[in-house]
Formats: sequence, structure tokens, C-alpha cells
Amino acid sequence: MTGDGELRAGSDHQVTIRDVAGEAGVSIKTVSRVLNDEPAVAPGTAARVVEAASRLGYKPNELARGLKARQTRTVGLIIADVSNPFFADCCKAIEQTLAERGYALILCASGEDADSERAYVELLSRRRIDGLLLAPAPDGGDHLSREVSAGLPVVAFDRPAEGVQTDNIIVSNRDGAKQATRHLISHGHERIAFIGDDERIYTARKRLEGYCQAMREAGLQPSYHMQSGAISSAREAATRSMQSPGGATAFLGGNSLITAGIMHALQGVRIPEDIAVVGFDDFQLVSALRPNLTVVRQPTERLGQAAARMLLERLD
Amino acid sequence: MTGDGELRAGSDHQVTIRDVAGEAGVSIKTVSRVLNDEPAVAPGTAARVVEAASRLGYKPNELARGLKARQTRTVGLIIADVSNPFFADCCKAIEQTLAERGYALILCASGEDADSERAYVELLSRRRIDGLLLAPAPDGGDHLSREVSAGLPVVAFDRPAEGVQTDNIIVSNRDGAKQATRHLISHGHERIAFIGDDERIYTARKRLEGYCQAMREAGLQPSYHMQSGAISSAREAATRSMQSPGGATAFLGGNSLITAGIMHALQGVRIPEDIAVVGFDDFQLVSALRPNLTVVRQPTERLGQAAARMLLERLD
DNA sequence: CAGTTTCGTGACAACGGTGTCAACAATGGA
DNA sequence: TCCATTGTTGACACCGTTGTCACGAAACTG
Repeated sequence: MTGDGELRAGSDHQVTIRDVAGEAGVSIKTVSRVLNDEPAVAPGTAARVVEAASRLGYKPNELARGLKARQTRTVGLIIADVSNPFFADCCKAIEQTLAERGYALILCASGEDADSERAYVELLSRRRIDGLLLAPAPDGGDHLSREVSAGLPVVAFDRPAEGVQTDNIIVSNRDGAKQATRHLISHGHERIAFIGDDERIYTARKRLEGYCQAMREAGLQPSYHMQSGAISSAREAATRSMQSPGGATAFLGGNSLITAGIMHALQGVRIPEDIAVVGFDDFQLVSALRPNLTVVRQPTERLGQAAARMLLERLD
Repeated sequence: MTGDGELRAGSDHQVTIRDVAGEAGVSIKTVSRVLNDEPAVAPGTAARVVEAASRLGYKPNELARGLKARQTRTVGLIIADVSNPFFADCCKAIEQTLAERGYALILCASGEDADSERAYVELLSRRRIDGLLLAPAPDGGDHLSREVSAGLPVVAFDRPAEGVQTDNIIVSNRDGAKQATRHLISHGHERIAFIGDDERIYTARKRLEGYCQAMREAGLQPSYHMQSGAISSAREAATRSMQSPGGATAFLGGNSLITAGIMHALQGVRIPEDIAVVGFDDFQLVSALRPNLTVVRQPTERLGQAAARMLLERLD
């Protein structure tokens, strides 16, 4: 009859606060107090409770706690696609920042689809998340306004949310594109093509704007191609752009995947060194690529961190 | 006095099943029945309930449901790092597969750290996830055995979990490395260097094994360097390896980041075309790179899908 | 030393759903 | 007509926590 409270394998009964209370010989409320560091518990009692809890391997049920306390310590993140390095980096920074504070992160990938985004908002809302981070899909409806007006803290990053007032973390895409274009112009290029993402996407539009502005200011003719952000279509566009008479001698890529497509296209070229490329968003292989590739580096990590921190601030 | 039940902005009172019941003039149990498609509800009643629910904008509280029903429709995913393209791709496939079935995914990034992994397991366990997917960190303790024996469905992918029997989804890394090495040998290379990840990591070990085996079988001298999977350290290792007398003429990269580091190193070389590189894991820029780079493509998407499906099966 | 405050604790009612079971009306069969 | 059956519905307990409040004992006040 040596104590063997430790192992209860087999019994599928999850250990509850009641069991701990029984083991420690106190009421469940006292256990709750100890576990939540509420004051006014005698040291001796607290010790007994802690000991009992660890002996039983007690794990508080966050659902029950959340139900009563009306907060889940969970936030939602909606992005287009984790396998896009930009979003992956954001996601990493966000997850890290939230984890430090004990928040869990529910990841949702909308694929730039507003309907999917709406469905995810519903799913998250049912789970009573404490806050929401998202890079809103284009043509999003008002599905956020309900949540926002119900008091859900929402932070939009990378792009603003349409039709709702939320906190935003957005870098100046127009200026970035302008600078990049001027960079190419200052290096003597005149036939500079911009290959961008779907024009419905906020950042794509802004970057196009900046590019066009810089070109016009320099008296040059803008030439751009906007399409889905797939690598293959970017490659085709770049190839066509080079092959046409008076083709481009320099490219501005609208995001890292598009830039990859452009680099791809350069393989078919005789002297790729003659063609300059500037791309948005850093990625890990940049410096391993041959033609002089310059990137407009978004401070991705800081961006994600800033978004998460802003949300945390709202949560306090 | 026209009906304006729709908008209740301002009132911070979340709509509950009780409100819906009142609005529809039925009991809460009947509302529950309708919302869960339980049979034995008169069509007329059902219609009234549905109408009332949508008028009030009712969203079932998953916490309450989960508490009673003992399932959260949520699964946990623990990986080392989302910004590693391999994990990002897995993550994408997993998220997609789970979302189709209405499951939410809590993302955790352990950074290959066992303590962090343990903390995440605790966090997820408290949230009463229905299942767990993970690429276990090296030197992990027995923190999974408690959960497994408590009946939590766990699927390990990419690497097996240590000290616990779980379902696994793992590709043969040894064979992949062997094939890759033979490929280089058959192209006439004799001084082939393997640059791999931290040897504590399962896949890194297995790939090293395969490499060494293939080299020895061909009567060649293995030469490898194992370190953290950072790009920069891979670059340094590759550079050193080329500069040493009788340096390598071919490289095998242990994962995509390492391969990126190798490609990086090749920039300092006069005739990079003479140096062959084979890397593990596909990434988006492969074909845009100059030296003949071959990749051992893991079916990442299918891997993630398979892991998620296996878990779903266990959940049914 | 009586009265007030403080401390430590527990009983009990929520939180918002679902499961069990009983009640009631309508239907069918004998 | 009466009883068994079926179809609908609601009362109520319960899931595992936390918040409110009340209670008794100890400490402090004057």
C-alpha cells in the first residue's frame, strides 16, 4: 500500500480541480486560488495544493476556465498562404511574440479568398478568440465589422481591411516601389518592366502606383504586367517582356515569388548579367543568384512583431 | 416599432442559445437539436429556430460545447520553424486538410528545442486538443508518453518521436541520400562533401548515413560537416571545403537552407559550373540558380496531407 | 473586554452548451 | 373506447472552472 497516486494510466478520467481539492483536503475554490496566484491563501495550504496537483498530474481545463473567465488566451491569424516566405516570416514572428505571453495561435490560410476568410472568421469567432490578426483578402466584405463592433480586437497587417476601422500595421509600399524604380533609373535603365501580383491586392496596387509615378517623373514609359502571384506566370510575363522588340532591360518584381519567376526567365537569356532585377521581399537565396538582384527588404520580422505587440496591447 | 432585432450593437451581451430559444419561443434544448441536425424536430419549429438564430446573429460557443461534448475540433501542430520552407509546406497541407473537416489548427514553433516543445505540449493539453501533429525536437524527453497513454491521438512526421510509440509518417532519408550521392558519383565526382544539419536531428543523421554508405560502396572517402542548419554556417563550411587542397567538386546539402548556403559559397568561385550540387527539399528558386543544382524532392505536400489524414482517421 | 477589521476558507451560482429522461399530444391497432 | 406506440418537446443535471458572498477565527482597536 505504498503511495502510488502518481500513475493513473488506464483510468480515462481526466484529473479535475475536484480531485486535487480532495487530495489536498481543501475546497475547489482554494485550489483555484492557489493556481491563479490569488492572494489570501495560507502558505501551508498553498504548498499542500501545489503538491497534490503535481502528484496527480493536474492540467487545468482551459475550456472551462475560458468559458467562465470569458477569455481564451488564444488569438487567430488569417493569412493567404504560409508557404509564401513573406507570410511565413510574419507568422514566425507573430507566433513567437504571442507564445512568450502564453497565447496560443490558430493559423488560417485563406488563399486570398474572401469567402474562405469569412468562414475562418466565423470559425474563430465561435471559438471565442481574444483577438484577431490578419492580412485581409481582397474584396472582403463587411464580415469583420460585426466582430469589430462587438469589441473584438483586430489588427490588420500588410494591407488595410476594407470597410472597417481597425488598427493597421502597414509599410509604405508606394515609396518602396518608387525608390526601387529610381534605383534602376539611376543605373541607366530606361526600359523597366514591373511584374506584379493581382491588382486586387492592396500591396500590388500600391507598388504599381509607386513604379508608375517614378517612371513618369523620369519621363519614361511605364510597362507593367499584373497577374496572379504564381511563379510560372511571372516567368512567362518576363520572358514575353524581354522578347518583344525594345524589350525590358530591367525588372521590378512585385513580391518574392514573382521575383523568382523573373530569375527563372533570365535563364533563357544569353547575357543575364545585362539585365537588372529588383524584387520586393527578401528571401533566403537572394545572394546566391547571379544577375545583380537587389531586394526591397521589408522588415518582415519587425512587422509581425509589431502587429502582435499592438494586439497584445489591446488585450491588456 | 418596426422590428429591429437584427442590430444589437452596443449591447456587449453575447447572444446565447437562451436568447435564440426566447426569440423562437422554444426551449434551449430544441435550439440545440436544430443546430446539431438531430432528428425529431418538427419542420416548422426548426425553421423558426433557424430564422431566429440568423436574425440574432447567433454564434454557438465552442468552448461550452467542447466542455460538455469533450471535443474541441482543434488540433495542435508543433514544428521547429515555419520559416523553413519544408515545414511551411507541410504546415500548409496540414492546415488545408484539417480546415476541410472543420478543425482549427494551433501552430507552435519549438525551434528544435525540447523544453519549448514540452511547454507547448502542456499548453495544448490544457486546451484539450483532439489530436497532435508534430515533428519531434531532438532529445525530447518522455513528455509525450503521458498524453499518448491518456489516449491523445498523436502523429509524428518527418521524424519519429523518441521513447513513445506513435503513428509515424516518415520518408526514407537514408535511401534519398544514397541515391543523391550515387547520382553525383555516376557523374564522375569523387570528392563529394556532405553538409548537413545538427547531428542530433533524426533526418540529418539518416541522410549522413546514406551518404556515407554510398561513398564507401564506391570506395570513396566520405567528408562531411554537420552543424546548425543556418545558411551562414553552411556557406562557411562549403567555402572551407572548396578551399582546402583537394577540395570538394560536388556538394550534397542536407536541407534547403543549407543548400542555399552552399549556393552562396559558390559565388566566390571562378567557374561555379564545374561544381555540382544536390540538395534536399525543393524550394522555389531552384531552377533559377546557375550551377546544375539537383534536388531530392520530398513530397512535402503529400507528407503533410498524409499526416493530417492519418490523424483525422484516428479522430473518427 | 467588547467591537471592528482582517484573514483564510468554503458554499453556491454562474458560464453556455449537451445528454438523459420524462411528459405530452397525436396516431394506430385491438 | 382504451392502450401501446410514435413523434415533439422541455426540465434538469452536468461539463470544469471562476466570481460572489458569507462565515468563523484571529488580530487589532479603544
